Amino acid sequence: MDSSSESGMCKRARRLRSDAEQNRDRIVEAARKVYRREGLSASMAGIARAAGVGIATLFRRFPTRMDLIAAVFEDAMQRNRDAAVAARDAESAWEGFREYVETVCALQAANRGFAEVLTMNYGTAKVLERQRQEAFEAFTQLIGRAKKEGRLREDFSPEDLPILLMANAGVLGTVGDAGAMASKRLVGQMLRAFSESGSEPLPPAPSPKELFRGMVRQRRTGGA
Amino acid sequence: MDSSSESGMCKRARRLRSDAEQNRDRIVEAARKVYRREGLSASMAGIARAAGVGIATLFRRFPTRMDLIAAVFEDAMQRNRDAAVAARDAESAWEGFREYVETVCALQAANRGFAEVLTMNYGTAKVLERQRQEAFEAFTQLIGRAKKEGRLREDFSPEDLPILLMANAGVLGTVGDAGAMASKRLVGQMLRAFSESGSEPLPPAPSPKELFRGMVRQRRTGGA
DNA sequence: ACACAAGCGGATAGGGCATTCCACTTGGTT
DNA sequence: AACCAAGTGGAATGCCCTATCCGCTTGTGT
Repeated sequence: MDSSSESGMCKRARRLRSDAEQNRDRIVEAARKVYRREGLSASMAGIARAAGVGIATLFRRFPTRMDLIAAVFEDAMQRNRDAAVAARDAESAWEGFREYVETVCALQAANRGFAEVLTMNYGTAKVLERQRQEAFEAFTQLIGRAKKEGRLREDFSPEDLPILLMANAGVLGTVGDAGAMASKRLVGQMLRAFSESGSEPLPPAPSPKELFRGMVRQRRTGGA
Repeated sequence: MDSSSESGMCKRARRLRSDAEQNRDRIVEAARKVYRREGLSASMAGIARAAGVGIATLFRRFPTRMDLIAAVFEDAMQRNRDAAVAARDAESAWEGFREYVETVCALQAANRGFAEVLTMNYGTAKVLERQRQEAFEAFTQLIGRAKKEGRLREDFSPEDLPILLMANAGVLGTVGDAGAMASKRLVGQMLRAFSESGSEPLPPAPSPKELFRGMVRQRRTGGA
């Protein structure tokens, strides 16, 4: 309630009452599960239901949807940042690059919400934005190394990564079961395009049946 | 059944009353515009409003959303099919391949609804499904030619096209203004991966600012 | 000109969602 | 034990959507 200027940092002004703290955790946990499956457009009401708390409790703790998203994905974004930093310092720049790209895209495949968080610019969510920025900077340095190594094409641009992440999210969001397979295939193709030699191995393509069957169940468009 | 063989159009048992026909056209036109901008999840109510007809009129003419989508995109899908056939018969298979891929992806960029129609399997919409099938078959034949030419990699799979279309739709759906640019970049990278030589030229990458600014305005996730 | 089926659009039912409000409970401090 | 601010859940509000119903209007064949 009082937005008294506390400590500048975005910490919780007063410590929550123990039961409230517990509820908060339940909400975040429930949201984590729901977002993973349904993506970020999951309804607040549904999350409250899944958490077993009243809707008011959710809104009191997380006034905007972004507050909740930030709370849920802060640690995943941190892990992403750490992965980027580790890749930057990897022995072989190209191997670090390849593995980082594959890892991030696999994380997207495993978590629909995370896939969307990665391809979203939330000016409001300072934490997430900083983490993204840090990951991006580490990645940019990695690019320099990999080009010097002669394994990454000179015309690769840092922006190719977010583009790939958006593309990957698109594939994953469209195709259902075979999503991971289609995603791997896409990433394989892209890595080929990025590599100087172009000799990267390619994961197998999904069968037409898998692919097209997955395409059926679109989100809300499936009216009768 | 009815002896009225009338025009080539197979459907509509009885001819519509003239004013109804006009309304139908207005609806389809309005839907075309709305779908282009908003994608297939646009609301029926909104389309009726845009068309200046009552909701009931829309539902009477197009009982399900798919009926409307099919009516709107039938000709675009036909043009797509024709493009695929033309590519199949092109002098240079690789050039046909490249141009077809670029064309389809550019159409996606110009029309959000079409981007979604292309990456959707509507078992119910026979017309669209048949057109997709025909395009796909022509494309598959084209692949054979291009591989024989030695310009397309042997491990390219027909399923790589739908995957690319989904990926492209993902990029376009995420980024706003710079969508066309990011899309071109993606397609350029993919064509590189597809080509045996890997020497395809690459369109310029969008600037970080363009890219990230576009990422802001997500659909319904923009709460406060 | 007239009858009437075809067509029309507003009203309405029914549902989901975000968000606010409020009367009631409860943890923690004294 | 008693107090009360912090916390709670559910009801209420308001919006938008899909889908159907129904009394009125209009094109068209005779």
